Amino acid sequence: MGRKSMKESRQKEIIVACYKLAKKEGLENTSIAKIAQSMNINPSLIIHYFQTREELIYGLIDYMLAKYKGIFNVPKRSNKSAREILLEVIDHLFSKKWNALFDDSLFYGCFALTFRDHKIKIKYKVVLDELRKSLAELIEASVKEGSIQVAHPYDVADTTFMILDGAYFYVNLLKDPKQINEKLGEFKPKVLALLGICEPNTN
Amino acid sequence: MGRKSMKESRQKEIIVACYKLAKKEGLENTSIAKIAQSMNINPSLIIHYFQTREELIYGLIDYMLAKYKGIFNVPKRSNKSAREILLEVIDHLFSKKWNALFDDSLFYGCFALTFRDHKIKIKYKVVLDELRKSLAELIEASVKEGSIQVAHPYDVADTTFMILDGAYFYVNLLKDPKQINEKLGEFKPKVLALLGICEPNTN
DNA sequence: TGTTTGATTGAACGTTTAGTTAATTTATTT
DNA sequence: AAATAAATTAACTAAACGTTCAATCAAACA
Repeated sequence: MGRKSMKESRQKEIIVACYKLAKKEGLENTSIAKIAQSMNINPSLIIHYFQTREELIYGLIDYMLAKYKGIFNVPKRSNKSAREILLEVIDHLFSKKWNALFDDSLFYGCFALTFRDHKIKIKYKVVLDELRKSLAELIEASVKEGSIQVAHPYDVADTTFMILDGAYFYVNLLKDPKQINEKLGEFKPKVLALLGICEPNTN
Repeated sequence: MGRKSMKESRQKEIIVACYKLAKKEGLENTSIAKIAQSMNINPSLIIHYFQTREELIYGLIDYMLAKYKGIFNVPKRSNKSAREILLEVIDHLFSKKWNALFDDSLFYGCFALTFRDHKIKIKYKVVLDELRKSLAELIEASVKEGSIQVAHPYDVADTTFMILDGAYFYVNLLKDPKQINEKLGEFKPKVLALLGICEPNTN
């Protein structure tokens, strides 16, 4: 008896509002009061669903990292070869397409928290490792298929993400989207070389 | 006439105190009042030397980035060959030795600000480019010396820092110093390979 | 010595912060 | 219709925030 709980859905709504605000104004300028204002609800309601601000931030990070994992998801058609899928994924990783979907500012803002919050550090570590593993599995599938030859798939996946993370780190400091794409384009061939592929079609 | 200005030296003292505090507590928890408290001075004095908190942060970033540039400075003896110096620098870059000197937490914390503050973005960009240029010049010197063969020194320097930045990004999520050194050790040979060097002495 | 100028302080400003508590509204069940 | 439990709000607190202002103190020079 009594009223039905809206906890999960309401928490999600609050996190989404928090995400939007933090993306625009920065994490340090995103207060409970401001989130409440943007939703036209009472600040106390946010405290009601997340007991503390800290808990809300954890929720925000989970939400953000889930989005981040999405950089790996490319529409897969079952009739495609493993190699085709692999190349599509790499193409996707080195494009700024998913930039609209995902916000780097928040990603780095929360990353800074990993140094003082062990829970957050683990969250990041888990996601980064998952991504490496996913890519490694994609490489393995291509190897089994016989379409590429790679001795240590996980190593290649690891190196790929090192280059990728390093490249995006730098590229975020460029203002011109054209420059960004150029720079990213420079590094894609280096990753393909790791896979023993010498440029497919550069267009 | 009148009293001598202590502006420069006092500003420096305040920035150093700010740096220490931000390193320990995080940038978002570093207030003017707390800095003043740590120095046993009045908060107003900090405002006196930096008109606003924003100005203080700019000072902090300049100071921090100057330290960051220090990762490149390895004691150079004039009797060493260009190749020897180059290898020492790379060794230094891939060691965590300079971690005591420099704090990553603050580096990433301030990096997050680049997304909303163009001045800060430029500060970072300039330093990253300077480091790439310095490494490129070191490579060029070795090429001229005839001790290594590299077609495009700047490209190699650029790629080196991509790998380095990507590696440190990941490595910061590891807790065990041993693991950190292992991981970094994995990537040093890859950079040396770019220089056409196949492991000098791994010990 | 008196004047000038910067160093430094202390008190107060209004605003914002995260969080508490108590009351009220709303939906659901018996 | 009464009971119940969760949703939501209103009012509030205490602390912290960056900043302002006026006053005082200390050094340098005329």
